[in-house]
Amino acid sequence: MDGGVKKSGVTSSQVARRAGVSQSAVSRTFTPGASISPKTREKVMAAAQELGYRPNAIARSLITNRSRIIAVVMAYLENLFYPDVLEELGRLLVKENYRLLLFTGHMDRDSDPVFDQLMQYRVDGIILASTTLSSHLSEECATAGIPVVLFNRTTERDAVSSVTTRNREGGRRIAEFLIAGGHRRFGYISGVESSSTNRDRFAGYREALAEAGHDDIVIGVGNYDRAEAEAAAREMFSRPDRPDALFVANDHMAVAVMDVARYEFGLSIPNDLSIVGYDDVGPARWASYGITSMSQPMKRMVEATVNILMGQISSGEIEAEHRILSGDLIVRTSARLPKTGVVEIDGRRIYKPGKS
Amino acid sequence: MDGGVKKSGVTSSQVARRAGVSQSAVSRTFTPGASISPKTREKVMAAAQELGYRPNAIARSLITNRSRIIAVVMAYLENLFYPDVLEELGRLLVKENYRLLLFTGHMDRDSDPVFDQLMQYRVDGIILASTTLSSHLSEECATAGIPVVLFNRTTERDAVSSVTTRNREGGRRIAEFLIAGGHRRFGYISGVESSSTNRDRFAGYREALAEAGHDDIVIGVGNYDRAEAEAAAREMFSRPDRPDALFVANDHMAVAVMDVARYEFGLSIPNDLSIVGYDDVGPARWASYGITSMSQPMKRMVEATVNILMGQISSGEIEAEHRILSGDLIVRTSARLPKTGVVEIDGRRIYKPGKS
DNA sequence: CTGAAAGCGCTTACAG
DNA sequence: CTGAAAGCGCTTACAG
Repeated sequence: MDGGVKKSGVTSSQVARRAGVSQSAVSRTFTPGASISPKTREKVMAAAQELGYRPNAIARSLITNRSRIIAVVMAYLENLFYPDVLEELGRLLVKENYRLLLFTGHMDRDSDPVFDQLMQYRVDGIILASTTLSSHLSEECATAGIPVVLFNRTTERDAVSSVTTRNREGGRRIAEFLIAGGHRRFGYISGVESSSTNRDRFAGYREALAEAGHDDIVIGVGNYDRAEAEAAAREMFSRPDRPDALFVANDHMAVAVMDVARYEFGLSIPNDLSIVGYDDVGPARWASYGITSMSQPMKRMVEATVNILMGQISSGEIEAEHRILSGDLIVRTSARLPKTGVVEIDGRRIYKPGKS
Repeated sequence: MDGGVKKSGVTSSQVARRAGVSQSAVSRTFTPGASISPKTREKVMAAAQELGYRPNAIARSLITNRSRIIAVVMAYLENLFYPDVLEELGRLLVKENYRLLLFTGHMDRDSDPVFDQLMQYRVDGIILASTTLSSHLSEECATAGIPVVLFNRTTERDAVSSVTTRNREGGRRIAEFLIAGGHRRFGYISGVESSSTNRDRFAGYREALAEAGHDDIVIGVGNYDRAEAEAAAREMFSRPDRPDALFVANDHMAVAVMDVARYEFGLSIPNDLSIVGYDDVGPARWASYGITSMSQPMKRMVEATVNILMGQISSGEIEAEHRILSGDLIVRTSARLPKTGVVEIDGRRIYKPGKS
């Protein structure tokens, strides 16, 4: 099926011949830190320029056993949080002289074809965003000496490195905020129920509500998906005991839920219903939404991810590392305000209970 | 700086020894269509399984002169149109057994470092979305036998393949729609002024307006950027001759412009101002916006792109090909309706002048 | 600093 | 169908 002929490009031997030096000299010229005299280098560079030579990264990888490629697996890109992450990852990886091989879709089952491809390309590291690895696959990576970092997700056994934020505290903070705002009936629209982010956010929310004597939470399942969140919202808003305070597990869904509330049920936000989201992603900030949201410090999360990877690649030590960052509850207009605790810092309004 | 040791993985020779066959036999087992007896294959497969062998794609590339990697360059991902494209590209490329190497950022200048990397990895094809290549660089690709496809953009000289939609007709259609809607003062917020999409959309819009006797168009520059579009909108809405019909060059900006109109200027849409966008991307469909927009058939565009690439890779013929698709003017609530011409097809409302 | 040589892990004529 | 051998384009001891 591949009948075509790709011209095979200029090689180091051709450059060597042209420059009147050995092939090794050409190689050294393009290897930072290699021992080469200025004069030889100059001859080589001239010949390379004339011929349009570029070292073949594939051949280099074969020798060095380093591809300088990082695989990034993202389950989906509809949620703008992830494109933002991807762009930042690209920026940082390029700075470290690494390339980014992108896979979309999940990696849940064992012996996934996507996983096979990662291994075949001998990637130097793997970043998994919004998805996790089976314990079997992560073991295989460890055996192969390939560092893996989970982004915005963890596994129970802590066996694989991860970068997350304090989701449980975030859930608590949201509950405290809504309680302080004088709400009485609390609702939750969940993400993917088995995900660590969802479990932690909900656990914190429920705990703090329970401590304040609120044991009944109206729950809908959104699976981090717009359509499912909308369906869950419709059902929830049709109930006689419709909540007046609703925590939606991320902004991607919160935006959709807000539209359902306003345009399908005619609810006034935040008068009839307060909505709080998570991530502080683009649309949450748009004037039409103004969603009060727990932020995740995306740039610092990406930085930590690249950091862990680079550290493990250069040290060869693959020990699970867990970086846990903190966000803030960014206060906008989608939820009723408590009397105290909202402060302004650097032009952003933030909820810090105990302060006023 | 790379002190680490990556275990070098199981090789075909190791599998061969274990299976009691030659290394060639192992290779043939993993080469579809190669001549190998079922018995040998079975022995090899068993040994491979035990050892956890996976063919080294890097080594294979070196021989076959095919990396099975396609480079995708996307200038930015903030506009959800592009993440959508990326996800669809990933789906299609994986189906063709290709990998996707992602680069974000522009490729405008000659001898770009990003371009160097593409060449060093000997990618089999390049897709450029929302950015173009200098003529010098595209020549170099042609020389190297690497097919390039511009996605949603063209160059003047037609020298490099492209997939676009009829942007000029789209601009015309929008003008016709707004004229038929009885508007009197027309505005335009542009994309990147040098881009072919922007030029074509505006050219069609202006032509059709001129034909109807409307020669004055109030123009703002948005550069396909939210913040710039907002600034342009503010200036435009402050003018005494504020338009009552506004074409914003894509939905990504239209959403922002709409928020400025409603929340900063208290304009009622579409009563005070009609807004039409382009792309028919996610947020345009959200209830808070409901933007009337020229659609671009994203999936078919991606399909055409992959198609061109696969054709050129397998034939070895790199002749510029241009696929031009059509979209529809999807009618929602952000613009006043004409008396006739809006029809409903498959549950979507579309403007087809001449029909009712 | 430099060159000759070995070798990375494969594919692919070639001969049997 | 099978194996021995050459070779893809590099890096990297090794010896000078």
